[in-house]
Amino acid sequence: MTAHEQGVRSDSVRATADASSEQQQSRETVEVPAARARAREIPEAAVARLAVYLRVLSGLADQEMTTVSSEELAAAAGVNSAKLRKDLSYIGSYGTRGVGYEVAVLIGQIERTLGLTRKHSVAVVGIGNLGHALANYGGFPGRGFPVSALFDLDPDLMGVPVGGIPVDHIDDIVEVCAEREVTIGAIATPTKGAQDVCDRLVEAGVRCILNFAPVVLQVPDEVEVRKVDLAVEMQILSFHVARRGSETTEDVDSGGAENDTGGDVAGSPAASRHMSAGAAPVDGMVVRP
Amino acid sequence: MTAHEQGVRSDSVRATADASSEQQQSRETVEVPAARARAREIPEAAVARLAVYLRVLSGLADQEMTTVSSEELAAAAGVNSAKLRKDLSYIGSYGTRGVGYEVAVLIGQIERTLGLTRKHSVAVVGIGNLGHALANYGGFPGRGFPVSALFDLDPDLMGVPVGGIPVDHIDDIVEVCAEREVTIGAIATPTKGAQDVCDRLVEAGVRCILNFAPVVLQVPDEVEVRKVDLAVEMQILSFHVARRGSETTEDVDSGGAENDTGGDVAGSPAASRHMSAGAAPVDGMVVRP
DNA sequence: CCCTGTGAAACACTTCACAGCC
DNA sequence: GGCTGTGAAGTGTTTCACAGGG
Repeated sequence: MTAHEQGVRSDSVRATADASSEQQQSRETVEVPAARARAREIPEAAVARLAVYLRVLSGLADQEMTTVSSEELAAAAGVNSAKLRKDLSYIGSYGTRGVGYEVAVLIGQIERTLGLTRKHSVAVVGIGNLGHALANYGGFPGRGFPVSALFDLDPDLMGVPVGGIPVDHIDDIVEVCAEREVTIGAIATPTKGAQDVCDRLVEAGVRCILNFAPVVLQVPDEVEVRKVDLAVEMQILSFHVARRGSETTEDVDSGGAENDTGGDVAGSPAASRHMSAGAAPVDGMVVRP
Repeated sequence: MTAHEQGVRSDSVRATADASSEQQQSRETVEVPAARARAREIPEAAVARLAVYLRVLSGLADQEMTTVSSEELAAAAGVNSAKLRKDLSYIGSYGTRGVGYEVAVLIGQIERTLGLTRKHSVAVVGIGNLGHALANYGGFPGRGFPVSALFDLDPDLMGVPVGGIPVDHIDDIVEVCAEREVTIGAIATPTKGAQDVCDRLVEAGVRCILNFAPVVLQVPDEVEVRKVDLAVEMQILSFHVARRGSETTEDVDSGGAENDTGGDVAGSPAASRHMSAGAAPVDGMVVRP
């Protein structure tokens, strides 16, 4: 799922929004030689699971377990064993037939594959509730991702240490990030400031962005963006609930007009306090016309 | 990859019976046209994107835009137009050839499909930094997902209003959730308490869970779990950085993997790949209760 | 023409099932 | 016998490209 896909034009700067420059290739099959050439590629889906296996393995290591079978590891990770073996096969053959895998070896190999042998300094932009949570996340469950810079707009926060690191002003993103060699930027600002922050991070040389703001960021091709969108997650859950209710064919029209829409007035007015850059809000979503 | 396979194994038995990879479809009516036959099935991947389209559409509506073409909407959502049209076709034909889609109509149809015409009360468990962020999300994404219950273990928090709602004790999850008709539970507790909290939510009748704790929850088949794991997201980013840096991996022999990661398929110029099967998963984060 | 809707082809990911080694 | 590693089959998703309505 999720979903990610940020297509974009690489115009150095944002926006343009449309610029629909789709180029259609015309007739004749175009052919994509690429297909097979993809030799040693690890499927994107497998990469995501490797990270999960790593965490499970760390837990096993803590329990002094030294070896584990694909069946056990798979159960703990919530996937089926064939898939797990296939995933592990992408990084090499480190198991022993008839026995299983050595926990320590597997941990080392997965870390190497994921590039965790290297340190990745993280910068968090937008120190609201979510930003605080990120900053305090501290080292992280698998060490390797120290948060080394925090940014916000609120003058009252400047210099204030959060999770041990003083907050800097957003205007200093470029220099501070360059100086501290930040490689990953986490955007936890409100929607409106996200693209601007993103542009600055890119300008500072950050090529990996974790975006919590509910907006599709426009970035150059060399920048990798992963989005974490709570509203989307909830809506997906909503879809499944709805579907479950009427498993019987014939959906259309789930029931008269059950609308309650109007209600909700209460919403939560108080909500937006002055947290300069609050957590990533999610908007969008309206209720029937 | 949604979290479908979380938890419980259920196969383990099977094998011979139908395993006969043979074509069992023989003519005869009924049976196994499964894949195809399943009428109104909307691909999981498409559901995740519909939520994104919905948000973009809301933004267009706010700008008083009344119609939009697949090209425009696709660009704004970061996907290619063919995919967008295909996605929309799963929910019906609401466009006008030669013109485009009417924003208001599309919004209504997507909301209906995602089951947003119904209200989903959310319960947040674990009121640490993340829990606060979730509670303050305000009415949440716009409206539609009101947070109606908060839980924690800390005695000092009992009764304290966060985002307008008083915190209750975790021991009261079952009764409070049942009473307030909670349909979605968000677990923002530390790892160790997550499974227990999950069990209580399930006991309370909650069938949709959004899990922020870095642990694989075990749940009955009828419960849908989506995981948001920050560590996993960061590790995926790390993988891409590593890969980018040295196109030449030295691991187990590398062949000439050739090619940059970016390039990607011909066809559309912009648009990066990415998207594993699941939607955007995300990760964990622990906050203390 | 412009733009949607969609079958069909291409590609990606998952599952099966079994050969091979301990 | 138990378990890994992997070709091959199966299933899901994306892209192509074009029919057809306005």
